[in-house]
Amino acid sequence: MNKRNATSADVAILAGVSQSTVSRSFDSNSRISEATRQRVFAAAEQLGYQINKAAQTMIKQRSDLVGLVTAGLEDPFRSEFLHKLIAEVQNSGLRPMVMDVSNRQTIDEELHGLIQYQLSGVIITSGTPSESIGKAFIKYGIPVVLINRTEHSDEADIVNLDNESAGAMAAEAFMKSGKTNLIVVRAKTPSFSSVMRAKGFLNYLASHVSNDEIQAKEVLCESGNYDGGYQVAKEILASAYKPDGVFFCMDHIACGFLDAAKQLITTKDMEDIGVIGCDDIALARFKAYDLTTVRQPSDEIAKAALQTLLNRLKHPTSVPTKQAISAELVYRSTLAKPITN
Amino acid sequence: MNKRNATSADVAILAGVSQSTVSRSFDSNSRISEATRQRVFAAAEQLGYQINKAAQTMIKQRSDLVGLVTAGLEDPFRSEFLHKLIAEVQNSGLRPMVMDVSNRQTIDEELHGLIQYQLSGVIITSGTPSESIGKAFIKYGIPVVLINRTEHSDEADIVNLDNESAGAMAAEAFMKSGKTNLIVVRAKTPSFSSVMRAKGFLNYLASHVSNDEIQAKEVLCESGNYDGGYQVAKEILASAYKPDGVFFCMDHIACGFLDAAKQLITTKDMEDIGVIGCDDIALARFKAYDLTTVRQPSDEIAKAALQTLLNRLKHPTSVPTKQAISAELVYRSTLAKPITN
DNA sequence: TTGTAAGCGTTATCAC
DNA sequence: GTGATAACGCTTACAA
Repeated sequence: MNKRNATSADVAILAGVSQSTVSRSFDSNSRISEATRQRVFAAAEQLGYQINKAAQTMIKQRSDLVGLVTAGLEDPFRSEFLHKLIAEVQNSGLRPMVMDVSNRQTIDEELHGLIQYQLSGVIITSGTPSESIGKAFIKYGIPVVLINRTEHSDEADIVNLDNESAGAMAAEAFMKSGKTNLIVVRAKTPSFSSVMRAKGFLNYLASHVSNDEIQAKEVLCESGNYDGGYQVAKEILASAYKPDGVFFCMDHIACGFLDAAKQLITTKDMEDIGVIGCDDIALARFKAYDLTTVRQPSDEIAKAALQTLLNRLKHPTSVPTKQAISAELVYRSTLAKPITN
Repeated sequence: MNKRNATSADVAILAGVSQSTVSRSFDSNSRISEATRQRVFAAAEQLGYQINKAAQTMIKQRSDLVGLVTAGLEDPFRSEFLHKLIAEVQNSGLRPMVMDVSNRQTIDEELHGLIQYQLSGVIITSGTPSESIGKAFIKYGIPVVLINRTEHSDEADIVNLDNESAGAMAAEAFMKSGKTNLIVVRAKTPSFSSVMRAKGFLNYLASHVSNDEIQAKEVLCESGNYDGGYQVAKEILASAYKPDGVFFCMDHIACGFLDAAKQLITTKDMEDIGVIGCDDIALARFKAYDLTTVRQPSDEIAKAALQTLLNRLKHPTSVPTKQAISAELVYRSTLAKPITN
């Protein structure tokens, strides 16, 4: 193969210009005569020249690399969301560097590994364990965007789903459908998103509960996934408290519940129980579930996160922002849209 | 924040040694007195020093960055596989840089974007569009590992699932269960894996077919996903050819089929039809499907891919390798394990 | 508009 | 075992 990749110096010689002229030719902001630029491009093309990002990073003090810190990719929402983030990073002309911190043992080591690459920024998504993981980056002057996390950082930008409203939307939908015995299910291990969703759900209902208009209670399942929902179904359906509306803080849990319910009770009985999920993962749209859910607009959130990061790169010293993206109720067959006039 | 991150020169001053000694202290191969090394480490710790990878890359001519080129992350197998690859890359002390080339428009641009980062290697997974995408990297002296792709490259290492055997396993399982009217389903748009699986399936059956012992035919569905399976169910179940065994080249398609079947025919009738998927995605283990499938050992494949890459980095000029990883039949409820003696 | 030259922070090659 | 010193390939004043 090649002995050595072409450098700007090689291009300069071939084009008959100085090395710095080559460099300028690839910088759209530099004013350079169109003639020489074309000559440089031709030479570059001929040699297969590509800018060496390592050298560029050294001098510019930024790599255009964005760290995407995540965990628990077996969770379909997180996985789907990561893909959206990756796409957005690419669209912004940056490069994604994924770091999965599921393995708590090696977090520190991995973290420093990331810092060494002179990241332009880091996006930390929900599910990532340590609360203070962002601090480490900020300490090294790397901008941080937190997504759906509990921290009240005054140094990092924050993008959240409006989780409380999401929960309230589910509650409102049940009320509109005339449901009276409600349950909200979340995983035993608290996560920021789930806790806030459950809180929003119960808060919305609080006044109706004190009226004795309806009943509402919270149920915790073992794990925040399909199996958790599958297991909790027995508890919910066998108990004396007969729910007619169940809100799951994650779609995935709802799907497990629905599958278990099919075996535990008749289709007829199931029809009377409204089910709402949250997130709107791909699975929720499957015919097997066709789950009514509170959609988390992950495209929007990913876009917002990147826009936030780009703004910060432009204005490094501006005041950190905090935004909440609205959820949206999507009616499917597990809770029919009530007829309105 | 910090004005500037600490450099090895800063550490050198604080530790009272030369800059090169600092550098050596962080290289486990350099022989250095334990005393000075500890002194350097202490100083480094105090200053929060981290090696600057950009500078290191310049001199070492390698970045420890591995490009993961993929496409179609909405396909659950690809998505799950990418996560495994990411984990393996991290385990190897390297950093993953994901490139999603789903958007055909920008492939070339993106590709060059990757090359600029002086990647240590690139892993190209199935589903990636252009056949010659690996060539570009090889041209720049970047080692390439191809996974489950059709190319017969003599410059890149190749790791494949033994797709033909996978298909044969499904066929064998149907034969053992006494099934006689078989179908293999794959997506209309040919992909290397699917075509080979279907081929392996039909080849295994060929002799039995010419005996008139059994019948076997291939059916194409519109798309290689859940919806494709959902749609093709009508065609399969309504036709005069009554299958008692259907092999789907991807689990995802099988799941769509199963959901549609529940609405089209009785549970009783469905019991007579054996269904086998391929890949063993997370969904296949869901109670709703509990799909018998030919497992693609994605952990093993990811491990093999990385081991291959590491070997190549050690021995850049060795002859390219080609390995096939074996599949494994996993019995679940859509085709019961036949009783053997 | 273009060329010259000074870094950016490492590692590698020599001496000592 | 340790310290000078020369690269690595780029961007960016400063000069012309």
